[in-house]
Amino acid sequence: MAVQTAARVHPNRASPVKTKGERTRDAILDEALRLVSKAGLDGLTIGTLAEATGMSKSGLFAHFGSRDELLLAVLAHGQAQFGEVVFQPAMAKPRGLPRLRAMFVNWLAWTESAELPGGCPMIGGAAEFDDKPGPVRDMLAGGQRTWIETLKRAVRQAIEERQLAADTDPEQIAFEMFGIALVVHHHRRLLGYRKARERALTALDSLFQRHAVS
Amino acid sequence: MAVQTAARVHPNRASPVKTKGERTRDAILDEALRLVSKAGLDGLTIGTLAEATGMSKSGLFAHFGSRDELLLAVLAHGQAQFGEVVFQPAMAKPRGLPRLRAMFVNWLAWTESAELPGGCPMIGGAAEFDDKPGPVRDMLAGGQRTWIETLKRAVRQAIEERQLAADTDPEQIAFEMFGIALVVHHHRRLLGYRKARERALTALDSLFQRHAVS
DNA sequence: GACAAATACGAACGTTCGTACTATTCTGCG
DNA sequence: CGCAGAATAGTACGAACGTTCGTATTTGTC
Repeated sequence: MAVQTAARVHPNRASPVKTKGERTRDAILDEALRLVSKAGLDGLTIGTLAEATGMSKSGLFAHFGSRDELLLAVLAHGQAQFGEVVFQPAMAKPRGLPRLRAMFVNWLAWTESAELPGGCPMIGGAAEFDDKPGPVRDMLAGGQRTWIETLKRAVRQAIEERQLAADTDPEQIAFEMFGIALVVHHHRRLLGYRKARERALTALDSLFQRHAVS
Repeated sequence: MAVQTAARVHPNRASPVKTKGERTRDAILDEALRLVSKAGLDGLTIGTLAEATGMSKSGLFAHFGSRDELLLAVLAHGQAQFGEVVFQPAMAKPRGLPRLRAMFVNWLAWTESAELPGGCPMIGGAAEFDDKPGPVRDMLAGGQRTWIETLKRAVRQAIEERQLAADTDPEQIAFEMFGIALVVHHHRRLLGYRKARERALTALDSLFQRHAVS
């Protein structure tokens, strides 16, 4: 019943050589991510995206099969970029606090990235879809749960490295870090609050210091 | 040019006796606030609101004159309720930390209120409109700035009462409190995180304790 | 260079959006 | 009660939405 619009010849082999369709699809998703950043997931429309990419509505549409599939593809694209920009560079840092801190700093930089003029699409999408059950919400929630687990793991390693006190609760740290990231996003975008980054680093350091080994 | 659709006979006198139109207008706004909570400001549509209130689209529309005016009215309604539910009860508490803490606790209760099944409309609206300049964004930003100033004032009073250290930065405290409130909203709504309230109070207490007088 | 498949286009669909007009019903005061 | 004005309903509109379909163009392979 469902038409395999963009079926590959070798669907199980991820080839580095991209076909024409895959290349335009990537270009569409890049542009879509930018639009979602500014207008939100709900604000992403086939027509505006087609205009932004210089394609026809139907030509663009054929790449995804439905608007829902488009949204899921955009989110997957965003999460992949998040991994490359935020997670992977942090993994190059030493285990423990340096890595945890890098995760946070990269996270802030990501939300302020020039390629995302409207801020993090996942944070924006979370506010839009938190009351709309379905695959989009599930993908958002899954991504953020994964990120929280990643933060918690880094906290545990900092405890192992004796950089944080043994009785530190990793989940509490991840919770509070998430809050700081959210308020940076909120204050900077809505209020144009310039001191957000500095205040966030202050909050982070005092959070770490409070759980430092005595 | 602009039609005074819902003009009062005595526009400068706020009478406790409400005319029929004012009563239905209030009822519309109550329902609208509920819908905005779930679907967001962008998701509030004249058609669905008319259906939810049992009115015709045109009959409802006449109360506001345009959709933008409707949105502004809904936000004003929400901010007024916020003042009644969050701010005013806190003012009954003693100056300083008790009042500041009450503000926070009431704030959390507000975002979880049964009358707002989709969470705080202002937090949701902030994410939607942070990249859309205009009167709606201005009203949102104004309301949140006012709230931040209120929090800062309460912190200053706590310093005066010698409950917080003299070198405490009120803006930093308000910033971090806002972050905790945001992450509660986020984790509870998107992730169904049940421990959010408990974790938030833990974070708040440790924030206060860190700035306690030594 | 031919030929099948992949890709893109243009036009049209049914629906819903916000809004404008006109007509009808209701409310409250003299 | 009666009547002016407020309040609500009805109808219609142009635009934009997601989607479908048939056709044209482009791509990659033999």
